[in-house]
Amino acid sequence: MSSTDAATIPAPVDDLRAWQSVLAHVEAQLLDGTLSPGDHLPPERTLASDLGVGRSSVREAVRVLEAMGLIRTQTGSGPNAGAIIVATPQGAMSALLRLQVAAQGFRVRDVVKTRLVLEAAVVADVADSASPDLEQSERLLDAMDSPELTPQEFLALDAAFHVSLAAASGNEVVTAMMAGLRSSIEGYVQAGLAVIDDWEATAERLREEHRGILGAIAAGDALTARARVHSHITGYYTQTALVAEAPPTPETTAVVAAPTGTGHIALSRRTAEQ
Amino acid sequence: MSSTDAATIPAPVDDLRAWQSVLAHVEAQLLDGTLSPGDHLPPERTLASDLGVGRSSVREAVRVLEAMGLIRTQTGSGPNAGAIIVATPQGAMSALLRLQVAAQGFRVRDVVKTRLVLEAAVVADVADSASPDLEQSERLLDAMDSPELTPQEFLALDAAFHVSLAAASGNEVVTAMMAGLRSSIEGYVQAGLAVIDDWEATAERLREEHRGILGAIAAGDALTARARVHSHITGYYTQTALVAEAPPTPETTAVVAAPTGTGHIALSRRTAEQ
DNA sequence: AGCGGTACTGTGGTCAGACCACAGAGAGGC
DNA sequence: GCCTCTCTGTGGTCTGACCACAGTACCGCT
Repeated sequence: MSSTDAATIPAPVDDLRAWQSVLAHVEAQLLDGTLSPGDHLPPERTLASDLGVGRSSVREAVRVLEAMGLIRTQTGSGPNAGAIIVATPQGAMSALLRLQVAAQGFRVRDVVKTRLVLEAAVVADVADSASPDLEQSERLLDAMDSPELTPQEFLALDAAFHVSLAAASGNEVVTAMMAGLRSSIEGYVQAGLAVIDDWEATAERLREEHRGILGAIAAGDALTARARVHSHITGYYTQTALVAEAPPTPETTAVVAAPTGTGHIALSRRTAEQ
Repeated sequence: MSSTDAATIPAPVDDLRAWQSVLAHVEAQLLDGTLSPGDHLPPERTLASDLGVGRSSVREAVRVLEAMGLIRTQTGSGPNAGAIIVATPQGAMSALLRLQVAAQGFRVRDVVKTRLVLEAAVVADVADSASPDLEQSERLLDAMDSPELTPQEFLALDAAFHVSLAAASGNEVVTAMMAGLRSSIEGYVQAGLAVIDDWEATAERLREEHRGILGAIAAGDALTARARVHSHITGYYTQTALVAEAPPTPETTAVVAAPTGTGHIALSRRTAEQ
């Protein structure tokens, strides 16, 4: 009509935004096997010229891929530089859930309920398995016996313990979800510390409950393991009355965005060696 | 030494990348309530100058937020333009799981097992609830009775039905995860069609199973609902032998990246009206 | 005075070019 | 032969520019 020049049609070949076309391109290559874990993405400049978009658009797509835990970027030169397909979902899942909780897309209550469902299934699954690998979980429990730990350190090990159970089940989807669910309510868990009168008693109770859970798993008693996990999780949240509460003090969380996810994995390993 | 100029230290105030600092800034504002759903993010240029970064870095962070389902961007002017906090997790969860499956970060077997766990818990939860809202689920089943449907349409309604059960539980976390899990294996489900001899018979069996699940829920029989869901889901995957199989034909999926997530929600609504 | 259209303005979307930091690779000197 | 030094390719960032778009405000006409 009057707005456009009406002479040159810019040929809208697809209704995708430029960066989305890059994302679709990469996803298609992942699906047909052109790209596999360990492979390098083409250099940004090459990708840009190949797809006929600007480098900034490529970078936006790369950024999304990085945030989704699909690639790892590294500056410099050599085999380790560039964007490499890694597919480490944990950090991405954590970031997604954490941001959604922050933006009130998810309620803490629902997060806890979901965690309950997943973890109960996990321990039952592990208990039923023939030869579960509980070494990591046991090491974490041993580490938690130290009386030197601050409540924050204790809770970090606690979180790692629960994730290690999921890892023992061998289900990476559940493991990633568990890690994400836990980290998304990290701030609320920490805030719950404030309302605990006798921390040492609480910690001791948690230690015993953990041992009880692991014991039931090792004994192959899935039902008991389920029940103990259920009461363990609901116990803490009932005690601290977190569910359906106001947000925690903002300063305690949101320190790092950490979308690559390697941080969380490294944390789990590191805490295990304490 | 020899590499750097060793005279000017560029003052590494934080080890975050520029776009990560933007992300952290937004997340902090989400947590302390400065930003809430419905609010507008500051304009990109303003955000850039306020945080002392380039606009491209702001855009990368915005892109991640959009991919995570936190914001919706709109060109133009007026109250609907700009970046608005929306917190719609479903599309983001779907994209994340789908990409991870594509990049072999998640095994299809684990996705199915996770779906099994979540959905069994969901139906038990809904069955135990006092007055479940199953209207949407029933409408979907009615729609699936139509003999006109192509297998693809049938499966789309099927997926919507399962998600609607999660929605009936009121747990948005599980709902988003269910939607994501399903969409991540969409290609494999479609590929399973190829090995089904008598599709009409299969469809009829699925219809009966769906009615059976919904009936058990309506009757408040959580245990039966659980068992029926379990056999329903394992049935299809056993029949099509999808689990632990090779990737599906690449062309059937990966059409759109669709990180905003509104597409999936719209799809659910749209299919319900068929 | 009322109405319609037009120009303006602010927003995201995209591109191009430039520069830096970085890390490996290879050439050069000892 | 070993060490050092430059060279090259990569991601990271910034700047500036332009476009498309959708309200908003203004202006002219009736």
